[in-house]
Amino acid sequence: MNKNNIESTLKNQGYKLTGQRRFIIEAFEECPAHYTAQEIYEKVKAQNPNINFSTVYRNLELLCKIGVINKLNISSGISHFEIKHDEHHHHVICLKCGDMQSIDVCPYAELKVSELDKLGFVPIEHKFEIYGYCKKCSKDN
Amino acid sequence: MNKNNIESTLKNQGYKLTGQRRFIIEAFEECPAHYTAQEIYEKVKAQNPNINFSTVYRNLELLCKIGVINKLNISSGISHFEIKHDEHHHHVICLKCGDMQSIDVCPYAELKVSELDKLGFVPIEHKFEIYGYCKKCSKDN
DNA sequence: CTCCATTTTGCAAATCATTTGCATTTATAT
DNA sequence: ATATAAATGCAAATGATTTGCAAAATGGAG
Repeated sequence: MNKNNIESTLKNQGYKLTGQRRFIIEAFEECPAHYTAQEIYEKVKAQNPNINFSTVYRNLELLCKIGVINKLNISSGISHFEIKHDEHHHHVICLKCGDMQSIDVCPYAELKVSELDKLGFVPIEHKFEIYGYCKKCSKDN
Repeated sequence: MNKNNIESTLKNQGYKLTGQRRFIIEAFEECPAHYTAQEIYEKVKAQNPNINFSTVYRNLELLCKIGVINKLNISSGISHFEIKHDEHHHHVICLKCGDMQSIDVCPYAELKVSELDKLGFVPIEHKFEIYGYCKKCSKDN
């Protein structure tokens, strides 16, 4: 997913390409990490001081809806957003500083799903998160 | 973890055993599922109509702190609480009705953690959640 | 059993993230 | 260039969770 992909996805689905949306998409491009809405807002505000918080929120939801970013609900209770990667991955999350990093391991692939069948549950997506202390924080203390 | 365990854990750590706490603990005992704070509040209120919401919240946090219940932050954004089981387990969560069920599968056990070592990450706990549609909701629609 | 220090509660009000209503502005198809 | 539907900014609403504080309750000491 790059800027052009995202912009054409937007247009193909009948959404307008506004300046605000461009900046939001760029904010993700710049560094493909995980941001809170607040962080995106600040990044965009640096470029476009008039942008409103609710515009950012609305567009983050929109970008999720059209499937170009993911919303991550981690234990802190604050939603994080990340650009959708081709490769599916999961996260390690620091309990002290809140830093999140991606890992390439996916346990789902190897999972025996017989238990889901038993429940009659139809899986759509899954989440695997490891909480602990990152290099920096485990050293500090 | 049963009522007596929990009550003595409380006392051992210097916390008082109040009527409100008793009712909250009983609410979990009754049926060892996953509740929102709101649900616990309603269950307790049926027994003790004067109890306040913030008392429930404070005590749910306390019970987490002393390690007898777990707080689950799922994608809906509403915290759920469950009594800590001896057996470690994970959840399937319905995207439609929000229903949560436990599954016995744990992918972590079989995980090659070499990737964590590489990051210098010290794992403390982990979460594995499968989102999809429960039996009832996948039938409805 | 009574008294006291300390913890806990109820209440109301504060927070914090997120969402919404609405008038105004903007993007784009024609 | 214009019309129209979609998007934005703003302020105010929401909903979950948290907090300050005075009053009430617990549990240990006497």
